[in-house]
Amino acid sequence: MNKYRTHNCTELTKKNKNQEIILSGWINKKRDHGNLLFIDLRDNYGVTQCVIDKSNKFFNELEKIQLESVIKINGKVVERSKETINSDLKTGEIEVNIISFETLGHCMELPMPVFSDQDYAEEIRLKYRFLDLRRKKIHENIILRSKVISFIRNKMSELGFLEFQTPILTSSSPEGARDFLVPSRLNPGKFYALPQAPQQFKQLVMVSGFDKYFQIAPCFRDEDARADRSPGEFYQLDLEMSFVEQEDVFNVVEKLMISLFKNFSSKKLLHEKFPRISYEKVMLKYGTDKPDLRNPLLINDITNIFTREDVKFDIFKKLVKSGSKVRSIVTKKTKNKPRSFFDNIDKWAKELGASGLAYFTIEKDQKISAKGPVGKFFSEDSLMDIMKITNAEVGDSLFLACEKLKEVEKISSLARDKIAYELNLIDESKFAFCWIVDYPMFEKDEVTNKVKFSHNPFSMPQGDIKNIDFKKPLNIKAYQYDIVCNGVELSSGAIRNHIPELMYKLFSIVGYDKNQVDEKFGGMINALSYGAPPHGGIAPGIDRIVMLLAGEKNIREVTMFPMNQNAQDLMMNAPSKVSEEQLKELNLDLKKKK
RNA sequence: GGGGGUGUAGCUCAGUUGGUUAGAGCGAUCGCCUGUCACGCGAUAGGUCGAGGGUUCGAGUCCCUUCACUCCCGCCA
Repeated sequence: MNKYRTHNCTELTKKNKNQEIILSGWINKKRDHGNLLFIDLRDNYGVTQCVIDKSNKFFNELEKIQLESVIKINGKVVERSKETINSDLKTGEIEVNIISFETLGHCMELPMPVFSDQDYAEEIRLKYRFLDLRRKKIHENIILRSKVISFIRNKMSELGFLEFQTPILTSSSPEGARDFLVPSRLNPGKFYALPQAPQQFKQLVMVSGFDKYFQIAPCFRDEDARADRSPGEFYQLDLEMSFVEQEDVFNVVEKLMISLFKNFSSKKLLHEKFPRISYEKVMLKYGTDKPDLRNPLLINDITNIFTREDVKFDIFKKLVKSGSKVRSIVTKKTKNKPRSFFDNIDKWAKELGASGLAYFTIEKDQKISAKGPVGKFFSEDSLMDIMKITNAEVGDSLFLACEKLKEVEKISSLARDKIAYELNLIDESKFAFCWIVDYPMFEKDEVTNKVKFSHNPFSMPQGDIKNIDFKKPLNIKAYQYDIVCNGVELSSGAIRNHIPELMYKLFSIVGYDKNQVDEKFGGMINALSYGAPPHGGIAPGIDRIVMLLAGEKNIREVTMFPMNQNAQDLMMNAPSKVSEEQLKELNLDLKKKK
């Protein structure tokens, strides 16, 4: 028999009545009646109420013991009387009469309460993460994360994928995010980089003939944090498949996501077949490439309306003439909304740095007319056209934004979220997945005006490979795709370019000659030159998936030991200084701070 | 790198127009209490009001600088 416990803290029921048992766990809560003491004993599995009274020689010692100390209790299971049953506890029909106890791990005075639903400052939670993790909500989140990862592993194996590990110490790559660098002792002056993703390795796995690969892969990017982005490291379900087209990848991921989300959440999926939306369309209709499809509002382009003679809205007309676009959002049946509703959204837009949102409501007496501060500028005819383009009806309202393309996309996208939130249009009980497809291969850098890769340089361009018009690179689309759920970008993926000649050609467009490509991606190109299969894949973010399933808005709520916003681990005190000897071994000198 | 928010007891927070000795709940310590499950009752301890400077007869409160945490922008193929 195990010396610490015969049962865990959720197991005992009426069936164990009169048994002598041993429990070990943390003291969750004490209720001291002076001559009678209740102790809620907690472990990973649950809580059991234990009782002791003054007649027991251990009473005084137990009365004084700190909360969150770890103790072992020898006791007898007794059935509770009807009035004292606690239906909130799985073990609420019984309690344990303490015979003796032993302290296994003493707890000092707590810097933060463990038994409490209160929110605490992030700083103290991270410093005492081991205490924070004892708390119910986050404890359950971490267990969920473990179960999700197991489920994914099983499902991927079931689907015929093999799990491999790829190197953690690898080489820095010139594209993408900032690298974490690790100095090499044996090669002075040279550095490893931690992988931003196992991108090149997984392609090499395909070239090596393994057909289907996956990995719960740690990824390292030295970029600034956000609520949904850990600084430093995060995990992807990295996967890659040979001899596939885009739809084959989609099929695998849809199967996985549907079973995963059905299994771990009671929320319903809005679409069982995830909609495919082209990049071009998503930017027009949603203003972003990570649209929240739970939000029914759509954006429409009505720029042309402002070239008409019978529209007198001169501010917009002038802006349109100089290249600005006008985008609108229709809100249904909002004609009775108070003026303040519209003005507040206009004010909100201005606070974000936009020039504001014009608005009017469509009404009908004898004629169709627009009501609102700018309504008078629109003729009946122009309103009919607007209604045609936007599917607006009498009684609906329109918000109008007029900015340069990038800005109008941005503000209309934010306004879409804001207005839906104000009108309570988001159905929180749903998951809405979609694929964003047909990304452009290249884009123009706004600062340098040079053509650059818009996403992954290793993606396969669309169309007949032999007849691609490289003179118009901005027209080339790629087999590049994103999967999005509830406005959260879960991952990017692509069908890869496995043809070295085509790779050189595409790199030449962004200004790399053959030698430079060989130097930067020699390993990759070389491998592709020895018989590479067509292949493609994707890498959904594990942390974000768990966030969605747990209903959390912050990635640290589903990460066991996260770093803070400044990429510091407050518990382990990382990063930290190293000794002179260590620096010397690595051939490093530190610049003296001023 | 830039913008917003926050910072008062171990924890969560209140603190009016600048005005006497900075408060509450939880926690801690001590005492009372045999059926609680957020047990109850009483007492005690606990404060560089994030730090530094300034204005003022007087600063938790006003001004300046700075630090920490957090959210956002940039960044994240």
